Amino acid sequence: MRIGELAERTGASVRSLRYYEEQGLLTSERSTSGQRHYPEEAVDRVALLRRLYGAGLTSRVITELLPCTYAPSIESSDDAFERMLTERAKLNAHIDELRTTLRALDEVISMNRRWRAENATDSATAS
Amino acid sequence: MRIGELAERTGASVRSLRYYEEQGLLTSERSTSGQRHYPEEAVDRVALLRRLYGAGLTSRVITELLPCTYAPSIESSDDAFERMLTERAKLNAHIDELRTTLRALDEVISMNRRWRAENATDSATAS
DNA sequence: CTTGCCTCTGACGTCAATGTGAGGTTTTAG
DNA sequence: CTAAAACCTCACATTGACGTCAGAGGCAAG
Repeated sequence: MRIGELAERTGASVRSLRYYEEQGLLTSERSTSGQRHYPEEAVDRVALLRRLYGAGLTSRVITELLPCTYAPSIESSDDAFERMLTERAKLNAHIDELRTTLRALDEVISMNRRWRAENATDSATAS
Repeated sequence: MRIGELAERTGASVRSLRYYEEQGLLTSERSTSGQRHYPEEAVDRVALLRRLYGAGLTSRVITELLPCTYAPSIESSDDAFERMLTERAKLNAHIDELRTTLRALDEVISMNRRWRAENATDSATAS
């Protein structure tokens, strides 16, 4: 498929797809005229990329993690494997952080809820 | 306390603290000479701000959410309350997304682990 | 062949949070 | 009193993942 279709099917913009390729995260075959063509799997690939981006991973980090899923090699594997575990741990920690934030937000919300209850005897009564 | 101490105690840079103030997220008393002075609570305040920033909320959104915790008013409250619930929901959804990403990453990791197991008969054997 | 849509490369624009530096004042330590 | 350290206000620079525009070519349909 061509880039437009891939964009439509993944929800990524055409610009983004070219950017991913530029970052070495996505490959494409080129037609003689230079147009990019992608296989079906590219859809999943892009989905994974978007997930990782969404998780706050940067292009550079993803670049260091994912090459091995395409062309595993002993050399790349050792480093990448370590990085993966590191990134997994970081992501896990981040999720915990977010849960803490969620609790903090809940607290703010319930503070506000209490305040509203106290002052809601009649909204027109407010100065 | 002055801005330097607040920075040190919160882990935020002096620049960031001034930025938070500029965004209306943090207030300070000024000495006659114009220097900022903060009360103890500012530490918690900044901690909360950093949490929300860390959760991906933007200044604008935080601005819309938090004023009511300082100076609650009927008018601000209604809107802000809605936004809070919305943001809470978004954060929750984001956490779910991240958990999915974590699973995806786990999958990549275990793929890699299997690959390593297969090809680890002897690392020197590799071409 | 031409009209219309898709694609190409390349380069500059954007946005948000923060870094950084200039140029000047204030506070603190000796 | 004086020098260092901290602070002040601009204001421009940076980074990352894109948006967007320009100028040019590719490709199916009428």
